[in-house]
Amino acid sequence: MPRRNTIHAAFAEKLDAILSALEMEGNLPPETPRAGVTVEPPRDASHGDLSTNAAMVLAKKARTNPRDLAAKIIEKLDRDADVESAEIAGPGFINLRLAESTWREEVAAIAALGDDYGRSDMGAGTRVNIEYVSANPTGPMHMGHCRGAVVGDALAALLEHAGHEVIREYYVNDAGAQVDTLARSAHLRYREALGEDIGAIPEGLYPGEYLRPVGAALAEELGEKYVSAPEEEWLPVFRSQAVSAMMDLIRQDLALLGIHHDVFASEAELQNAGKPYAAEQWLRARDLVFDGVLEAPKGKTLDDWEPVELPLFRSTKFGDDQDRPIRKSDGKWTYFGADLAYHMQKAEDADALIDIWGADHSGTVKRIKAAVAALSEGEGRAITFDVKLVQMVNLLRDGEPVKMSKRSGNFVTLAEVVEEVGKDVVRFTMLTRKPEAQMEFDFAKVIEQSKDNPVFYVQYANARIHSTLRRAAADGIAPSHENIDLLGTADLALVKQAAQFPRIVEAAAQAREAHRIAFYLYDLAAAFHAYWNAGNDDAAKRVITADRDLTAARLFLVSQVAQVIRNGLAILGVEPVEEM
RNA sequence: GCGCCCGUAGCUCAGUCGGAUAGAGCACCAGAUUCCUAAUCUGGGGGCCACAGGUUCAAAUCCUGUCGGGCGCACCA
Repeated sequence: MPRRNTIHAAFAEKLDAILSALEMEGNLPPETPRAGVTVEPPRDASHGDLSTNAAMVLAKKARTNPRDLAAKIIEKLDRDADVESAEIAGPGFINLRLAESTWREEVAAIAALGDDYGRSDMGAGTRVNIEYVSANPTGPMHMGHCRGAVVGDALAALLEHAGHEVIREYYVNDAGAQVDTLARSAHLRYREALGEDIGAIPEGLYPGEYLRPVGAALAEELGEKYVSAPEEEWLPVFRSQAVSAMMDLIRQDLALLGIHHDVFASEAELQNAGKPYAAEQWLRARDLVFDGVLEAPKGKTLDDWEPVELPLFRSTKFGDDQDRPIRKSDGKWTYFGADLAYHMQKAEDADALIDIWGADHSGTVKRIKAAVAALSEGEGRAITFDVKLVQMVNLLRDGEPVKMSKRSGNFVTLAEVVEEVGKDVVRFTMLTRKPEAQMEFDFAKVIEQSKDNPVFYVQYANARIHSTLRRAAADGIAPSHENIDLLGTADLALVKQAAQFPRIVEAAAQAREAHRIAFYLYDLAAAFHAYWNAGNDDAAKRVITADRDLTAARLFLVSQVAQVIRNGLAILGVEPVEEM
């Protein structure tokens, strides 16, 4: 697969070579550390195409002042054919303007790379396991799960584009008390399906209608065998059937969003395979698990609290506030005990782990990070581990909060929302805010067809380009790179925006923030709309002009802009629209 | 009481491993349509980057503290 360095990366290399040359010449001490030296586009475009802070960062080490050092660097940069001008600015920045030919070549590069433009080999050789969604298998997905699902899925795609090998994983919590509750709820629906009047669903069981078909299927398969049998006889059967049915529901819901996991890891299987026990032994051997008694929780009073000796993981050794029990007094594994083993299992097959969690789990981040740190230390192998907390989404309809009550089973399901506004709108909207900030999701606003709505703004840019291509094709004009030299300053300004894409992908992957792609696409769309609009005042600035050669070159240019939009949307999992 | 996240224009939010005069949209004001999609665009006003210290060539960004909002603090999941 073709990979190409960004223009910025290419210049970072050139600068590096220049600094080495300066060391050879004695203008810099040998092997001067270059941490902190950056080559970036300046915020203010009037400062040029690229800017470096090298002179300011290194001046002290060179025993000179930034401006003198900058002059020496500029002297060498000026010899580069790709550099049109290099000048000192402000406290010692070096601002570069690149030759127009460099930007013309970039348009051709986008065309040559096509769907691969923006891909990078940055993460080559790194296997990343990203666990997201992991909703409990007790019902269909609701909007509370949606943001984490989209954020995780987009991050997975982003990391792939940046060259990582990615495992998309879902942890199925099929071993706790709530799947027993699910089984009991299913049993009730099973009796109902066999004609029994079950009345109101008792408190503590799941009241949702979605369990009716599960009960009906169980009735059909099992007959009346378990109607009055003791619970211990039917519970395992109903549990496994109900969980399986719920996971089918969840997979359907995820498919509506275009999400498909590689691995569904079962907590029950993990426990049956003895993984938590093995983890406990491993930790005990390192004195990281001991039998101890926890203090009573502070800040709130618990009537039924009493001290008990439990096997505790020394998470305080790795920054947690208190040690955490891995087993309960009844001998069963705590959620954490199993989760700890689960992370060890994931780490067997990956260099880096990422968990996407809801913000309501923020309290458990430290202990699981402690567990992975212990594993990393014990194995003498660096395991990168990130927990991304996704904040709540407040649903609004015309500005009014949508009421939800989980207890009554009256929640807004993901399927309903996707049906109402569409997959692409849901996905893009979820990525128009950084995940750790709360967001509002207003049904009216997200489908609004105006520039307030980033989804449409970006889609519209792409549709406009395709509309233009169609129209030109009808006149017998096709995009062509033949006359790319005809592209002028205004055309190349658009190229510069499009050429940021590979760099944005790398930076977003490094920061593990997929939302940057969404914001970038908005900026690119804005640049395109502005470019387009210039044609309203001046016919010579239109894409389709009287000059067929120029038209072909501009069609080539805008079709590459469309290519970049398409590539960016692909990371977000949004389908590009060619006609609106 | 403790932990985590957040605090940037009237509103909703960006802000690149610390960089130049802090940006965008909405709203507000003034304009643009013989037009390739006006589902749009151009220009303008609007800021103590919550507050107070600190770190350094340079702080919205890093550190400490205070205030405000959210989430969480069981052997639950």
